[in-house]
Amino acid sequence: MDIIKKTKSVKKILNAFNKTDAISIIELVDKFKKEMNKTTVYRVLERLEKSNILHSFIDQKGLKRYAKNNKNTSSTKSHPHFMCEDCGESSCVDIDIKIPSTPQYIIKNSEYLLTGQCKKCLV
Amino acid sequence: MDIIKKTKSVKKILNAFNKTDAISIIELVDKFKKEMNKTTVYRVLERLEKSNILHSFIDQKGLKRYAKNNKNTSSTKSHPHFMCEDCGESSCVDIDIKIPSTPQYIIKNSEYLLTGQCKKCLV
DNA sequence: ACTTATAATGCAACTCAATTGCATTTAAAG
DNA sequence: CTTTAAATGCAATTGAGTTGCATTATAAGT
Repeated sequence: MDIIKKTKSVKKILNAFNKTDAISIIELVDKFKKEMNKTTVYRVLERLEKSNILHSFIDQKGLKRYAKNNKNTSSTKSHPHFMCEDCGESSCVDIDIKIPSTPQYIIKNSEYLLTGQCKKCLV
Repeated sequence: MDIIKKTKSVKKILNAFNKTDAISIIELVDKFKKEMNKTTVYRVLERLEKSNILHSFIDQKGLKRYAKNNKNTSSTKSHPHFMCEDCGESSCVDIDIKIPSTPQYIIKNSEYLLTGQCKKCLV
């Protein structure tokens, strides 16, 4: 048995990540409000994260967002997330960040959030 | 007239930042629950941020935290925030972060969250 | 293909941080 | 003092996220 059942909900939600990079849960709940319960959206995303298919982070507004993991190892590595202040679209930034080292702390995880304007909104 | 009135609430809340670095709103609401309304806490913090005395960020749990600005200019600059997974205490990390530049985005703001263990919790 | 165990879903109720409206109080300018 | 705009308290509300439980659907084994 697989770690995750390929239900209709799973397929639909996974499919949404083909168009957009990082999506907030609320966007997904709204997008699929006629097709599935919001609890299902939350739980499918949880499972997809546990299965290492998606990763999540909290954006500057405190909303949880998910994005696909790349197949190569670098996906697990620390990379920044960008959100456009104008159109609201967010995405993973393909840069490896070297976690700063300090004598004061042992750093285990990091989350780097960037905001500004994306190309599309700079006309 | 000053940009902010020095009320009892303002003084008490500001005083809390002498002991701890970065404090979540809920901690402050709880700390002052017998002395002021939670709405007051929220609004005092808002004013202190607008007055450039405090700055805020959203931590990994999605909770809003505030910390004092330093008097020198570097305070406004981008610096990481650290939170200890064990004791929950969080603080500003005194490192200047050079914001990564990409051709894809114009980056205007950044927020870098680090988690791990602090010295006190590493016995 | 059929049965069965268990994973997944729907629904309603709930938690908890944060916000809002409005009446009342208080700080500080004149 | 007096005045007035800023600040506060209180109650109700919003909105994201969670939980319990009954029902349904997936996929493994026969």
